[in-house]
Amino acid sequence: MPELPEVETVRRALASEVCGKRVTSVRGESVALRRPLEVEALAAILPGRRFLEPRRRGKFLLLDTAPTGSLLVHLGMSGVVQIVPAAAPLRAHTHVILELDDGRELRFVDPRRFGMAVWLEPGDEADDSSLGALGMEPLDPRLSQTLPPLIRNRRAPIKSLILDQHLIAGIGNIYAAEALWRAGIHPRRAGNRISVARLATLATTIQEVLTEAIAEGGTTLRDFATPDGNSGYFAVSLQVYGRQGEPCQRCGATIRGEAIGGRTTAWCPRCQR
DNA sequence: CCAGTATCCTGCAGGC
DNA sequence: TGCCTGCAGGATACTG
Repeated sequence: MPELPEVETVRRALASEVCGKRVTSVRGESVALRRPLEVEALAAILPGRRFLEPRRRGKFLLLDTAPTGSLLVHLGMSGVVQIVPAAAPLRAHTHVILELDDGRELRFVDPRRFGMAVWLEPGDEADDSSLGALGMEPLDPRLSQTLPPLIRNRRAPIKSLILDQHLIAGIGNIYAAEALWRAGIHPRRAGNRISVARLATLATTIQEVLTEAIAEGGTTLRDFATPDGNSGYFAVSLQVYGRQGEPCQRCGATIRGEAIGGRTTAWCPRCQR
């Protein structure tokens, strides 16, 4: 479900809703998520801690607390963080519930269980296997300089390369397709067959599409919602993602769709080369 | 090291 | 209507 703009939308909502709140208790059921969810361990650590301003790294959320430590959250494909009154009905696949001192609860819901919620001690963050391997933040102003050399010596399709979180952290299937359409680059084009100038253009379109999507609160296709239950509105701005068979908004050609690297990909066969 | 594929899991849309 | 198949916003283990 969530890519950088959706995760950033969640981060901002949590910044205003749970910043300063204290955890009073933890309940749930340990299940096999991407990393095992250990409710008992969280119940031993979190009560009494206060949430600080949350951070985002790529598609990861870091819910920092005082005393120092962080709950590392990834939403996977179907993860949702809810902030709801304690009396709110329980959604299916709610795995862990943090009761807060304002009468509300922070709930982690994840039907497909590709997400995670694990505790990080202050020292754990630097050498965490996921966080440590992440590439640059795509909104970094130096992206147009740093991206080309990472791509120019690779033969894989550019679409697969910009989805690789070790190179750039935060782009997913929707925004990869959108950024490539804006840049006029064919998603199957090999990285080493794209000029530095065109890669700099791609860096710019990546930043534009992510920034616009954040401003719209992300993209809601099926079930993405902010912690207070709202939808994102960027779906109406999508130019190619999910538009296979429809006309390109730029040139009128029919948008194509095929799997690249196992992920469905849409592009315009006329204006993407 | 790199590129490509399989896999984890549930829900839901579409075809028959 | 019900059953079956395939696909879904992701990350990673594995294969050649």
